[in-house]
Amino acid sequence: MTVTLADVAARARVSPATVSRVLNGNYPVAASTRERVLRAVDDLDYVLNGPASSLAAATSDLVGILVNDIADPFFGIMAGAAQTQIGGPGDGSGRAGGEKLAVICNTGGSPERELTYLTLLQRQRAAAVVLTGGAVESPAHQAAMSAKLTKLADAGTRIVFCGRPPLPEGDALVAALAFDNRGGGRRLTEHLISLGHRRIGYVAGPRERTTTRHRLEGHREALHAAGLADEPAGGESADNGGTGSGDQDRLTVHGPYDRRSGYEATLELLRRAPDVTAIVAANDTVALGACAAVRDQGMRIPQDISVAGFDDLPFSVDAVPALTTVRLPLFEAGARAGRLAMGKESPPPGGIATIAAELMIRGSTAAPRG
Amino acid sequence: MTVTLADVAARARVSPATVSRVLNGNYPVAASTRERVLRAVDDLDYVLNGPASSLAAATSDLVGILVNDIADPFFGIMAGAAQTQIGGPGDGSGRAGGEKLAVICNTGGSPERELTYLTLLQRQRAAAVVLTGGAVESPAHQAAMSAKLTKLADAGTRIVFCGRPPLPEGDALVAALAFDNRGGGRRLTEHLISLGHRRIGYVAGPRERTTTRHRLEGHREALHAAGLADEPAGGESADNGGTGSGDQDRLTVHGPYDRRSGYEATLELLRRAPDVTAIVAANDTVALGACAAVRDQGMRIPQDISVAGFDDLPFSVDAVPALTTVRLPLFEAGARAGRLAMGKESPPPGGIATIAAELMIRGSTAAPRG
DNA sequence: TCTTCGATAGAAAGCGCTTGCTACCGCTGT
DNA sequence: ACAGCGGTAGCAAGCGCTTTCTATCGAAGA
Repeated sequence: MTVTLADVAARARVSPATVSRVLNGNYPVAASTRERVLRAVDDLDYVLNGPASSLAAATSDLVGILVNDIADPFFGIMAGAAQTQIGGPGDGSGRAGGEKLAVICNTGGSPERELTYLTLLQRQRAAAVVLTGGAVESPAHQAAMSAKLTKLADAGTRIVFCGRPPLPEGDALVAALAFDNRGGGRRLTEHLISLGHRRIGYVAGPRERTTTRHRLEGHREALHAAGLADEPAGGESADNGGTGSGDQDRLTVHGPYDRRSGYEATLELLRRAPDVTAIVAANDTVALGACAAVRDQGMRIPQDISVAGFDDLPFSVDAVPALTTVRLPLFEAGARAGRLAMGKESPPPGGIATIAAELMIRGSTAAPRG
Repeated sequence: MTVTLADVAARARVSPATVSRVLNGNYPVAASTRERVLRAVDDLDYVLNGPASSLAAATSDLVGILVNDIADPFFGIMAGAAQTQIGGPGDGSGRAGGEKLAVICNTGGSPERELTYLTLLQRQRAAAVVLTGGAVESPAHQAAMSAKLTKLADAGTRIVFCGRPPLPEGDALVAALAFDNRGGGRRLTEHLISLGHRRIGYVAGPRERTTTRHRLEGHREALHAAGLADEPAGGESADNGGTGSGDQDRLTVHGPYDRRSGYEATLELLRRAPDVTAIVAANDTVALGACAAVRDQGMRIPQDISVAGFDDLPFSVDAVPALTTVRLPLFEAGARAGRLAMGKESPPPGGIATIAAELMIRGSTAAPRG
C-alpha cells in the first residue's frame, strides 16, 4: 500500500540504510548512488514516515509555539514570525535541513492547558518549545511548569521564552527574550505626566500575570517619581476578587486583555473618579474599548480625556485619533525566538535579553484642558 | 533514562500489553488491574512516546490547520476556534479520547508552502487537515493540491475546508465550509447603491484567489443588476500585472490583503476617478487603509465618501466611524471545522455547506452628498 | 608486490509501542 | 463431572526507520 524505505531501496538497488543516508545527508554516499536513490524516491513518490523516523532517531522535527490567544494579533505576529524561521520551506532552502514543523498551540491563557500542551509536546519529543506571552504567577503553576520544562530540557528539547521573563529557577532553558514592559509603562505614564496630567486611570490586565504586573509597576514608578502616588486605597477590581491588596490604587481596574474589559473598566473608572484626565490601558485592544467608552460618555479624545495603549498593534495607528502607545518589536522578537529555537542563533549572554519598548506618541494623548 | 511502557508494566506487575490497553482504554481491563497500572504510571511520571505509538498504530494524533497569515485575526479567530475543538483539554474532558494536538501552519499565502506543509503533515500521518482561507486558482497548483489531498485522504487523513470552496474535483474530502462571499459582496454593494451611490470604487484582494474573485463577483452582480456596470475598460492593477483582462473595471484595483495595499489602492482609485462616492474594500484591514487614505486626502467619512469592509473583524466596530461591513461567523465556522476534523460532527449533506454572511450597516457608509 | 587506509555500502539490531492470537480462569448448563 | 464460554492477561510479531559495526574495493604507501 504505502511506499516504504525498503521499496525505494529495492528500486534503487541499494540497501535501506543507504536510502536513509541519502535522505538524511549525514553520511558520505557516492554521487551516482545518491542520484539513483533520489530518482527512485521521486519515481515512487516516497514520503518518509515521520513517526518511524522519530522513533528510531529519538528526535522529532516538531517545534511547539505556545500562545495565550492566537486570535489576538499580539500573539499572531510573534507566532507567525517564529514560524518563519522554523517551518517548512520558510527559509528559502528548498531541501532538507531546517525542515521542521512549527506547531502553534493555543492555551487560551489557561494554566492547565499550558501544561497539557507541554505534555503533548513532550510526548512528541519536540525539538524545541517557544513560550510566548506573560506567565501566570501562581506558585503552584510555576512549580509545575518548572518541573515540566526541566524534564523537557533533559530530554533534549530546547526551551525559549519570548516576551515573558524566565522562570525564577530558569536553569534548563536556552534563552529568554523579555519585553521591557516596566520601562515602557513608565515612559508612557511619564509622557502623560509631562503633558500635565495628574489624575490618570489605569485599566490593567488580569492579575497574576507577569505582563500585567510589570506594566502596572512601570506606571506606578512614574507616578511615584512625580509624587502622584498617594491616592487613597480601596478600589476593588472588576475581575474575580482574589488577593485584594490594601493599597491598591482606586484608579486601577483589572480585567482580561480584551476590548469589552476595556470598555467596562473605563466606565467603572469614570464612575469612581470623574475627574481623571487620562486613561492608560493595559494594551491596545483594551485601549480601543476604553476609547469607545469615553466616546459613549460624550467625551472627546484627546480634548476631554487622553487615552493610551500598549503594544502598537497594526490597527492602533488607524484608530481615530491615532493611539499613543508603546511599540514592542513583536515580529523581530518572534523571529529571534524562532532562530534561538532552531539553534540558528546563539543565546544572549546570561541567557536572557531584554527587548526595548519604544514610546509612540500620537493623537490620542494631549495636555488636559487648562 | 526515560521511562518506557515496560518500566510501567514491571512496576505494576503486568505485561506491557496491559499497560498499553489501560492507556488506550479500548480493551477490557479489570478495574483492579487498571488502578494498579495507573498508579504505576503516576509514580513513574510516565509519558507515552508519541512517535513509537504512532508508528505501531499507524495513526497519529496530529491535526494540521493551514492558514494564510496567522498574524491576521481573520485566520487567528478561525484557527483558535478550530483548536478549541481539537487540542489538549480544550473539550473539558480531562482524560484521553480527543487528546489531539492541533498544529497551526502558516503558509504566508504561498502555494509552495501550502504544499510543503501538506507533505510535512503527510509525513506525520496527521489524523486530519483543515484548510482555511481562499485557494490560489492556478491550475498547476490546484492539480498539485488535488493530488496531495487525495494521497492524504487515501492514507486516512480527514480533510476539511473552512472558508474556501472545495477543489473542483473535490472527491476525497470529508467536508467543506464555504463562506457566502459572493452573496455578501452583492448585498454590500446593493446597500451602497440603495443609498444612492453610482460610482463605487473597489479595492480588491490579490488576483487568483477564490475569495477575491467571489467577493468581486458579488460586487459586480450588484452593479449589473442596477445597470451600473458599463464602465469603460482599462484600469490595470497595483499588483503584478498578470492576466490583464480587457474589460477590467477601471474602478477596481487589486492588491494584497493588507492595510498598506488599502491605502495605496485608494489613492490610486481617487486619482483615476476623483468622483467616486464610495469605496468597497476587500476586507476590513484593507478598509482601514482606505479610510486612512481618504482622510489623508482631506475627505470625511462618510460625508464625502463612504467606505465599507468585509469580515467584521473585532476592531471594525471601533473604527471611527464604525465600519459598515459583512460579518462572517469566523469563530463558529472554525469550531465547526474543528469538529468535522475530529469526526465529532457529521458532514453537511453533499459534503459542502455554505455559511451565510450578514450585512452590518454602520457609520462609515451614508448617502452621497446630494 | 603486499599491506594499509579512506571511502562507501550492507547486515542487523533495535527504538517503544500496538494488537492478533493464544492461554488461562472460574463459572454455568446439562 | 465435563465441555463451553465470557472475561482478562500475556506472547510475540511487527510498524518503518536509524545507526553501529563490519565488509568490500581500489588506490596509495612501503
